Amino acid sequence: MMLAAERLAAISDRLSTFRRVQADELAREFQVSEDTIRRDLRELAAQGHCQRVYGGALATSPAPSRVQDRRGEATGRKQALGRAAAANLKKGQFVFLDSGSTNLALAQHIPPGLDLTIATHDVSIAAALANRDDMELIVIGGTVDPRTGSAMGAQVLSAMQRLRPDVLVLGLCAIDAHAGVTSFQHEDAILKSVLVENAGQVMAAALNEKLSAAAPFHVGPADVISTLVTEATVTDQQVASLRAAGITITKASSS
Amino acid sequence: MMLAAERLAAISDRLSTFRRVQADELAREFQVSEDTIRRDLRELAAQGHCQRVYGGALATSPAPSRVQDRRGEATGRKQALGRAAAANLKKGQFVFLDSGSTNLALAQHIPPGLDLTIATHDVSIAAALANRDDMELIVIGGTVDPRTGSAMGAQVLSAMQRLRPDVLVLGLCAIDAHAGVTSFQHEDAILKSVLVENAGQVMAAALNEKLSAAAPFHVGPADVISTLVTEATVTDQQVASLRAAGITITKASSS
DNA sequence: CTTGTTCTTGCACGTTTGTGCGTGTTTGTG
DNA sequence: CACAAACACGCACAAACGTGCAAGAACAAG
Repeated sequence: MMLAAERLAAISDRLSTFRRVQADELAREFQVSEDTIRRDLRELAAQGHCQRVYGGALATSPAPSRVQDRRGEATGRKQALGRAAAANLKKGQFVFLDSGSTNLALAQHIPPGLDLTIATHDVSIAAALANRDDMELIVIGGTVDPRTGSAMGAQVLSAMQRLRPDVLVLGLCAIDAHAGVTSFQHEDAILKSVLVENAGQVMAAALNEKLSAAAPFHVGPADVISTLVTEATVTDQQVASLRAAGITITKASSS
Repeated sequence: MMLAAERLAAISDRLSTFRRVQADELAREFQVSEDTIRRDLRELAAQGHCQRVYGGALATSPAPSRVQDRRGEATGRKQALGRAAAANLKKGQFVFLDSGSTNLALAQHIPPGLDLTIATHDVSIAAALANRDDMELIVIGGTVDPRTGSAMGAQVLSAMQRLRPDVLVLGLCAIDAHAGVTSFQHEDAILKSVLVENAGQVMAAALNEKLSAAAPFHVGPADVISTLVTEATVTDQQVASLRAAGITITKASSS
């Protein structure tokens, strides 16, 4: 017997390769009724993964190329985290998405119709959102660092200084109540600190292993983050120490 | 079986390349009655994508379909074209990749170790090259147009004016020996003409249906293109007329 | 183990949508 | 005007759809 979540993932997979699915075909293939398939498609459409049409559904996101590479690592966990973090975005906001695969997951889970303005210097995130016509997308140009897949350099810094987003979604390398927010790259740390300065509210999402961890380059104290989304499996101890530092913690649902 | 929404997208696709469709042809091609086709055309006309005329429909001026829709059609042909075009790049060159799905295919076929510097304003192309460490990638930032999936606007134009690439790979909407190079969007045409001015050599790759075709907005005379890569199945007549205009034609291998 | 809750699934029902066909009208052409 | 092609409109039918409901599985608490 196949789990419902597996079936959902399988349909999503077919969508990203074939760009279209048909309800009756899927029903035959997975040995369930068409009603169940339609429910699945409704679910996927609500998440923005596809567009429902009479007889089936069509894929919406046109750039699954790069994503598949990273699927090996902790995709399931990052998807859950991204979905939970995306739920915090509110209609009409100006949001800056910092680089990182967790933020890519977030971008893929932004529900339709929120009418956001999104800025980013991560090219994969930009590609994932490029065809959404329910938002305005601003990409920060510059020389792309192959390690992070995002534009970096003086040009980027200068462009960032001109932006004052309502919400900054920071890509976290490591966070610790005492060491604060830290990064593995010097320039990345500089960019992040500039972003933090200009942003209204700072949100971040972090896998368990990034909590109570530290990297060589300092971005700022832990409380630059106003809202932190963690996995459902985070320990009470970690939550407590970060709460004590003044951060609001939201757990992702355990699904 | 083809979904109704797919058929609608396919018709929209044909409209944006051929600028005209004929009801009876479409009925035969999609194996439906002419009534159904007429209903589809009525639908597209209501959305402003085309103008109905006796016998079929004509495309309305600035109505290029979104890249997302375009992807399905001619991928195999575009891959072959992209591979052939990529073979023309030489070690150490500074290359500008204009937007478009054909250029995306080219980007995916750039052989390793060429040590190129690549600039682009297309986010999908940027994403495809973001993790290559055998080249320098410069992305032009700005507001992303969901129809083309690339950054556009004054910021982009200004950044482009500062670049003087050795090779410009132009994304072609339509080229004709007499009408020259034309585009479906006004701003796109302006950007292209600026790119052409600053580039050393201009290369382009085009599917058969883009040859001897014209769009509303003028980019420049046909001979701004120095090298044109065509499909293996191109007619001798088309080759001759473009050669006469002073363009070097290279056919992709028929594989 | 039993009970209660929640979630998933399939089925029945009425509704909506897409399609083809027949009829009558309009359009283009000689 | 005559005539054929293209068209609009209404009708009928099947397929796809949404919704409410009940049966069953999974799970937590007692």
